[in-house]
Amino acid sequence: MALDWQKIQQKWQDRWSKEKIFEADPDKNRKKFFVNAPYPYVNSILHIGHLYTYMRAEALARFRRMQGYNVLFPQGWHATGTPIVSAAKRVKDKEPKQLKLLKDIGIKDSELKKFENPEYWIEYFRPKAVEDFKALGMSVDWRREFITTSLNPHYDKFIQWQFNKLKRGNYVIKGTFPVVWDPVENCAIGDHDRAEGEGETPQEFLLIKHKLSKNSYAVSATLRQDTILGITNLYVHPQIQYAEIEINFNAHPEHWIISEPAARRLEQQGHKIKVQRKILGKELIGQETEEFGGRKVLILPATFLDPDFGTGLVHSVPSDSADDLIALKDLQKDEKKLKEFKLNAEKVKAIRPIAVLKTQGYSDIPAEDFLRKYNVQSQNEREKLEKIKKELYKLSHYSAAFNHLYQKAFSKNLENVSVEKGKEIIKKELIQTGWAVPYYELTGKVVSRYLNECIVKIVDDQWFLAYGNERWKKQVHQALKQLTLYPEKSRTQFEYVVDWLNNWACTREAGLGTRLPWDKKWLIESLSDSTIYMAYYTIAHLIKDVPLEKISDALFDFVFLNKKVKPKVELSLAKKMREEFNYWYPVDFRNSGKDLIQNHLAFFLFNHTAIFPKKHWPNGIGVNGWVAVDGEKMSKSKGNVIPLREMPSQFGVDCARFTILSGGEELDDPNWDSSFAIALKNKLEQFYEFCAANYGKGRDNQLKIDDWMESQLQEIILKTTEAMEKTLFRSALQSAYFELSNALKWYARRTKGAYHQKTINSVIKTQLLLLAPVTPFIGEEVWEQLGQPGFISLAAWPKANKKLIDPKLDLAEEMIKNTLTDIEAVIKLSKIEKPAKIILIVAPSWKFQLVDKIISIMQKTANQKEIMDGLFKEPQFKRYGQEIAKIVPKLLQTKINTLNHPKEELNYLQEAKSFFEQEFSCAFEIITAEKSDHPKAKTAFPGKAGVVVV
RNA sequence: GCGGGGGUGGCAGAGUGGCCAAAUGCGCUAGCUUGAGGGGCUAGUUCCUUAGUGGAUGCGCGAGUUCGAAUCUCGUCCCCCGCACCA
Repeated sequence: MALDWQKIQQKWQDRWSKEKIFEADPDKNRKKFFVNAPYPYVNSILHIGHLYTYMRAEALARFRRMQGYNVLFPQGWHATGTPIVSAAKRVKDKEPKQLKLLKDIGIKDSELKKFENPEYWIEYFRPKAVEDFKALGMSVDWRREFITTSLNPHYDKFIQWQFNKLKRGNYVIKGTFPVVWDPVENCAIGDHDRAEGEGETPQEFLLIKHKLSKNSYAVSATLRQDTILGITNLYVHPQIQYAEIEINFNAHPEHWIISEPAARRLEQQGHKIKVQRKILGKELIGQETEEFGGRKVLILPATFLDPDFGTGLVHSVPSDSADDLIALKDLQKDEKKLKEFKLNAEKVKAIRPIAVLKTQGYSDIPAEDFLRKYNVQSQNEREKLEKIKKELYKLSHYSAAFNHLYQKAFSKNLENVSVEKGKEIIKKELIQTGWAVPYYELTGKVVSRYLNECIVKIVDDQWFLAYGNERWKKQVHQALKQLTLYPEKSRTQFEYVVDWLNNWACTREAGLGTRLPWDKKWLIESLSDSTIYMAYYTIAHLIKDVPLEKISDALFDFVFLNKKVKPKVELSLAKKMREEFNYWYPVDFRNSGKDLIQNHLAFFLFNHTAIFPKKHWPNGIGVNGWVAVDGEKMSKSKGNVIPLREMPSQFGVDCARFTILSGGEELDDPNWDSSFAIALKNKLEQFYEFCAANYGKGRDNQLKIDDWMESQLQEIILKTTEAMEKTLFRSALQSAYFELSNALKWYARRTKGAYHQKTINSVIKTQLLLLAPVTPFIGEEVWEQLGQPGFISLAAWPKANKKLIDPKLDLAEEMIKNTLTDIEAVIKLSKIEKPAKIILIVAPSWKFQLVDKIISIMQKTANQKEIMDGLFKEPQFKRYGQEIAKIVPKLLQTKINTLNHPKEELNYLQEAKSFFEQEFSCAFEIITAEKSDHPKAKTAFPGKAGVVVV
């Protein structure tokens, strides 16, 4: 009889919700446990990737609940940011790709128009997500559900309170920031708004000034300010139009010569400039400039320059740039060119590279080494030169140090300091002394989805969360120290991220969200409005009905910070909120994907330390990998993204929950295995039938095999519980389901289905309970059928009775299994098809003593020779030298279990006699070797009876 | 490039110095089950050889430490996550 899963799923969902068993209220008499996972962004329906993260929270929530904790597991939804807004715009523009995306998830043509409104997306997808969560049996307290952004004014107020707090603590600061910008649409362009150039970012260059005359400079752009003392000359393109511009620095106008596109970019990056005149590159050639440090160098011609890159003008460092070196060599050889540009040939030919860096394993002029290594003959061998450029950059950056020229050039002596460290110092000083100006360029071409080419724009009134603040970092390290990570091995990454994080631009101009309370033009960015909202869950159901005008910062101060202020709401309600918060906080387990360590989870810690006192800092964070489907990475293009809606009908909820959790553990990417899910369905149905057929039935007399089953059961309880505690759900399922099922299978075979009633009841109940956090539906259904009171969801987690664990019973069963295979082998060997009688001969007692002795020595050493020596110290064994030489290697190689005494071994075999008789349908006799004169008696070995077939 | 996590059989994954040809599950093969097409049970599933025993190879690749390495060290290749305003 197949199970009607749909019916069972619906039935228990309804009962849970009717009885409100997952609605959690403060209860001073019980320990609390607060579980949650980041709210998903509601721009589409939920899929299998979400399932894993939420299932980890859900399984732990149910486990803790069964352990007697008062568990709070709330869920909210995220709408902050731009994706929904831009997707809605795309619907309005009738973009085919976007329309298809919506149609693919079952939205009818007639409904499409509604999706032109961003709010409709939320209206539509939020209830869908709730439905899915409920269908999948998530034990969520739905009274506390909410959505973010100004669409939820109550939450809006909360976020504003948070930012006011941060501002007052100086955690929010103002600054400038480079963004990728669409100059036509006048807006920032994130990755999802690009037609071309995903992943390209603004890169910081330094503009280096080369003095032509008082107040007039030729300007180059560089990433390698470390080699500034090695400049030997400048290059300009003779045919390029350059511009002389006037640029203002704090009312000090300067004249710069740069390419025209570069001039435009400077303007976009917030500099005030005026173009004075245009100059052809040719006109500059032959002039001299004064460099940082006072040297004078020549301006020379080169044709490899690109006006669109940098300033269209470069300085040359032939010691550490192969391009520069080969260009110089080419020119020095080119008499025609020297003449054409009326250059002083002697002076040009006298230019030599200036060594500046000491590079491990290379000469003073590494560029020379590389030209030789790759056998570069001219500057036209672009491929080789590009390769050298990359290699050399890496080499200098990580394994070079500055030479003696850097002793006094800067305020610090940089001689022998590594380039990696010195580069920053040099940058700072060049900027301070006015020799350099920071400048941004995109790492590659970016085209917005409005088909405009993007630029770098410097936003100058951007608000930042000061994650770069050392004091703040220190606090977070402290918070990190006092929390548990699941798994602990993610700790290094957390520690690293906290140090690495820098100030985070936390506001933006477009999208959905909460307005910055003191600067209403800005919206709070999506990652920044989601850092301490777990606190909001504790009061979400209470604050929902409070009139907006009564909600003030004072209320939140009162509730969350215990401040002695007077909130506008009734005191009793405010106190109730405060009680909720103080009861549930801190967060005990927050679970999320490993990709969020670097931002969300780190922000979560940062903000908690900024807002709340230490006692409310998080207790635990869980991290997990990314779901793959049937061995393949999940992606829209592969079409292997399974929506959660399909789970209940296609696989059954319990199977889906089980399958996803057994897909993997820790930071590995879990694998969703569809064939596993399908196979599991049958197994669970079989389990269901087994329970119904066997519970409450069976014999009363207790046998050794029953003890064995009990012993196994207790061990499995211990193992499962331990794994659950560590959120190792895969391991937990492995022992609670597969290991226990296999033990049960053996038990069934050994007893021929005649179970001991007490034992089988205990096995069935325990397995149901151990699996209940993962398979609650079948759990409830069987629980009810067995006549158990209440919900299994609220039943007590099994406790192992350690007294029932007896390792000897394991050994005994091991022996029975060995004997079974031996008998089969011997029957096959003997060619007797239907044996009349089988004799089992238990080894003589001296062999037991011998094996005992060997095992005791093996505990101290695994060395064969030492074991032998140890044995021969005792004369009683010495006479068995030959035997021992055979046994020891066997014991070392194969696991031979023994019981302590031949009498015990005999007893176990005696008790299994009827089992053997039934297995082989023939008579059995079991005797000790001492009483037998059969030649096989000699081969009998502890743990392995001699077998004779008649 | 940087930081973190990984690379084990047809597949998913256990195993972190000897009991390892390697748990468990999936898949596959055979036998049984008087029962119909995703059912159950039992056995097998690297190669060579045998009636069982046995032998060889083997845990990304290369080297090393050790009596002994999937496990420790070094080098090297590959995969996943993140590297920022994007949820």
